[in-house]
Amino acid sequence: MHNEENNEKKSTMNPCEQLDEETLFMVSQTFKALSDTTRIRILHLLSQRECSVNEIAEELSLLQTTVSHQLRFLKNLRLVKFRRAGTTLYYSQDDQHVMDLLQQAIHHACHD
Amino acid sequence: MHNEENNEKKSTMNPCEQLDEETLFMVSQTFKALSDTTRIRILHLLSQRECSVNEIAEELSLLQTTVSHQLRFLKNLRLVKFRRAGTTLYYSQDDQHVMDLLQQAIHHACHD
DNA sequence: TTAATATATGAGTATATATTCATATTTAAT
DNA sequence: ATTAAATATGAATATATACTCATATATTAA
Repeated sequence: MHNEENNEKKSTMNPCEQLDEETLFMVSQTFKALSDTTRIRILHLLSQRECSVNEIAEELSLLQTTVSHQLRFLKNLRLVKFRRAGTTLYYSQDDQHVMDLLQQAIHHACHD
Repeated sequence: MHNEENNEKKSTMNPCEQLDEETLFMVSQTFKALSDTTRIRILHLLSQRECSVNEIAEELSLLQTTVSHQLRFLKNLRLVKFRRAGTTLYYSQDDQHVMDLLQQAIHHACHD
């Protein structure tokens, strides 16, 4: 039996075994962002290309204000960023790691 | 510029570029499971070891009925399974892929 | 069969969330 | 300065969700 060694090695490789309050909250927030179909569609679109608010609304058949509200949500979590061009704001992804999580889940869902 | 080649390669590697209704729903459900702090704590515990309902409740300082309700949620999504031993039900993880998503998010949150 | 233990279930309540409508803000053009 | 276009914001509403209490079910032992 090598329990102590194993535990030691495991905790070296994965120092997140005990979930502190802060980590727990961050993780839940991240997944909450990915748990709504509207936000998933927006993020999935932004994973393919930069879009203005109106472009997102048209492409996904959503109201502009719905898109704006969700973009604010995603922006607060720093999952998206934007650049301004005149009165138009172009949004794009800003967290490759979270986009990877989304892509993995989509891939998994597609193949089951 | 190799855009066409890149696109072709990307769509070969990732055949899930357009999200159908069913995939979208599955993905949102999966992330919804991971978006609640109570469920995260339960899944995180079950990623380490098999536990009875009461063990989970004690370990996480939750009411038994709260744990039962959340386990039902997770069982419906086939994220956990259980075996019976007398009157005791031992729950364990049942979807390694989703556990990987959780572990990645925890790791990411811990290191930012 | 009765009692004890472990777990599940249903109803009620409180909170969170997504969407919509109305309107405000910002930028650029005339 | 006005106007138009793009986006953001706040309030209201409807729905979803998590938790708790009371109670039901299931398994085992006496």
